[in-house]
Amino acid sequence: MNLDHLNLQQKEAVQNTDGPMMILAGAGSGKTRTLVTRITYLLEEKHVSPFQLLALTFSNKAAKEMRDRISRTVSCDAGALQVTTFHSFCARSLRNEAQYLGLSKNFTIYDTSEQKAVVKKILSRRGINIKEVSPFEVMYFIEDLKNHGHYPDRDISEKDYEVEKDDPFYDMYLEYERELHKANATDFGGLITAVIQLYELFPDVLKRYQERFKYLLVDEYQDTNRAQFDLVTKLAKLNKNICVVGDEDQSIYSWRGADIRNILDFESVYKDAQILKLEQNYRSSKNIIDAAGAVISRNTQRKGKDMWTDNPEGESIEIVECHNDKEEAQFVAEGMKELAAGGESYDEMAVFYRTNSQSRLLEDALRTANIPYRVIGGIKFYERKEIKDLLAYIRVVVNDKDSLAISRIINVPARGIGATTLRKVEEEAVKTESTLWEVIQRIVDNPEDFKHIRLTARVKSALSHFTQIILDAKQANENKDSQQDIFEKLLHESGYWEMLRAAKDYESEARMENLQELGTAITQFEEANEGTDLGGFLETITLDNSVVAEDEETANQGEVSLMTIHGSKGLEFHYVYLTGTEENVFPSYKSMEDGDTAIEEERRLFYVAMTRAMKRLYITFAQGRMLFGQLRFNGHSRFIQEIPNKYYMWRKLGGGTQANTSKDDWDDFADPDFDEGPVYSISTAPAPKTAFPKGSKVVHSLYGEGKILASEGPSGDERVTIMFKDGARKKFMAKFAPLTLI
DNA sequence: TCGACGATCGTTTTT
DNA sequence: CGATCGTCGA
Repeated sequence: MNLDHLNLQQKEAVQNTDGPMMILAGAGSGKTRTLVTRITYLLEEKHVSPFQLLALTFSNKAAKEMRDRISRTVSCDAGALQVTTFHSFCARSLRNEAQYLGLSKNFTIYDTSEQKAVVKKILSRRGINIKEVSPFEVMYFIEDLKNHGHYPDRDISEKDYEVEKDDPFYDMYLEYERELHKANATDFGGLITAVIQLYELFPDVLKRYQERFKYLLVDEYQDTNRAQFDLVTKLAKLNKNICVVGDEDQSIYSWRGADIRNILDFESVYKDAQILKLEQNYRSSKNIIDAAGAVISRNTQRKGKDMWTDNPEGESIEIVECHNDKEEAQFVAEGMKELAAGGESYDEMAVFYRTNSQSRLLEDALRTANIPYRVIGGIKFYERKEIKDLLAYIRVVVNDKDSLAISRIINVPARGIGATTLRKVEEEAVKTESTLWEVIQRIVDNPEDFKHIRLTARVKSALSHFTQIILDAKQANENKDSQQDIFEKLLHESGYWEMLRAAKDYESEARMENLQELGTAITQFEEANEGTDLGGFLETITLDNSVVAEDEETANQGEVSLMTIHGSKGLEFHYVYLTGTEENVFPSYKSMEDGDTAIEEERRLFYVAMTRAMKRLYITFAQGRMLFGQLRFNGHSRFIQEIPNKYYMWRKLGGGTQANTSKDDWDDFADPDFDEGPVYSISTAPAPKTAFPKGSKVVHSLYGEGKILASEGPSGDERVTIMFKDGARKKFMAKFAPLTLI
């Protein structure tokens, strides 16, 4: 097999197929090329069966890219090859092994908003006002447990995390898990932990998987959480052929559970691991690589790589100081116009920002300048109300235990089953330990048994109508009718379509279009996946929203791309504008409150942004910016400071004149070589952590003794949430409240 | 049951 | 500033 297209390290990464290996692949180092070649090598040179290979990634985007490139490279049949995300691998395993964990294989996967609904229900059941405890706090608590691989009753004596089982939230977690189980449902995190549970409780099942997958590969390793690490470690235990690929400098999802220890500790877990570094960059100019390298070298939480390149030195980075945010947007638009006039294509240009809300002004400026653009990210198709409603209908058809879905659509469109009726039915369900669906059916079949809950004839007939809609669709689904037909049937028989049509307003029309698009997506899915049913469609749509998202292939025809830096990971552009590089914006004010670890993550984000640029990089900031309805003067980002000034040109805009094209102004207050760290520190003081840390006990002169549940905001100005002995939860501004630590 | 009004509070987002 | 959420009144 010809490996001439690879450099030395890449070849090693391909040929050392056995035993544990970690590849630290820097930005633009030909990572995917290497991985694909490695897989090809395993199949064609080592004659490993595609059936024995498992490649896991974090995102669908990466899985898809790898799959596409493998199918173009590998000559033998790669059909049995599993290149997939952690979540869909787990979902598939769980459907196959559902009986072990008391699920049935048509289980539903709850997304964030459904999780929130469950949490809200639990809170209200306990009489806790959501102003005292935000559902998100509880969700975060639950998520955190799952990110660490926790499940109820797990033996954690040998695990590297701790669980406070007397935390009031833990009890809510248990209730949450019971609630999901009753609904034959799980959530994203639960997919992973359920498989861990499966492996831990049923060693023979684990053994089956271990024996099957002789070679494991994990891409986007820096984004994996502890649970995923646990999962892979278990799978790899028998054959030890595990190859992980990642870049600790591009780890930007730690706030979502990604654990950098997975990289930093790999060697201590796998003592004989080979560590390879891919340090040659094929993407960017030397100037950009060196500048980015200087910035990231300030991080302490890293293995350390020295990226280098054979590419030409290229142009200086341009740092552009704008008067305000509007001028910044205008500068971007004008610059792009000029580039285009010079023959450059718009799809080689991108604008990055830290937060989605910053796209507004940029969009305005581009629109005014008649520059075609597309915004990546933003509002998701599948989060739209009408889509969620119809999906809820489908969910009930697939899994009638999904009471959450029933209560969502039982009165949408309004059919006279109001809140009171729903409450009565729910109470009845709790009393008889049944699901909502069972109770509703019983009411419809034997109304005389339900005299005690006093339903009017009208309500009863409405319930009967509702069950008929669902039963018809269930029947059709069992008959293997086409999914498209079932969808159409639900859409019309439920009265949903008619409701929108009757409304005759602009918004309803848009909703109707979206529903048609959903119909198209179902048809497409059906054509692409023979032999699946509606359940298959539901799973795909929850685990991979890109099914219906704009068809990205066709979309990018000479348009400028706008996205958050998070959204830019894995992409590259000739011309990059990195905007809003101001303190409090980037790094975000939130990260500035959270201390060094958070700042290091922001720095990685800055590094990711820089290394997307191939030819030219503009870094812009505004002296003044409208933020939260107020004009703020934040000063430029500390990260600008961290770029040695030989790599950039400083430009100050103002009154339309380009007053200064040299870096002289800058030199007045910046150290020329930045050898000794930042010269002036804009940072908040080295974060003396809050005087009221989570978990500490306090006395309030009015309410008595309590425990700190949360503390947010900078020290001296923090707001604390306290749970008092009598069970009350209250929030205070710490500096005003009569609090004493004990 | 819906809509009007006011209070609140502001990252990043993938699965 | 502006989106979102909850409350309250008709």
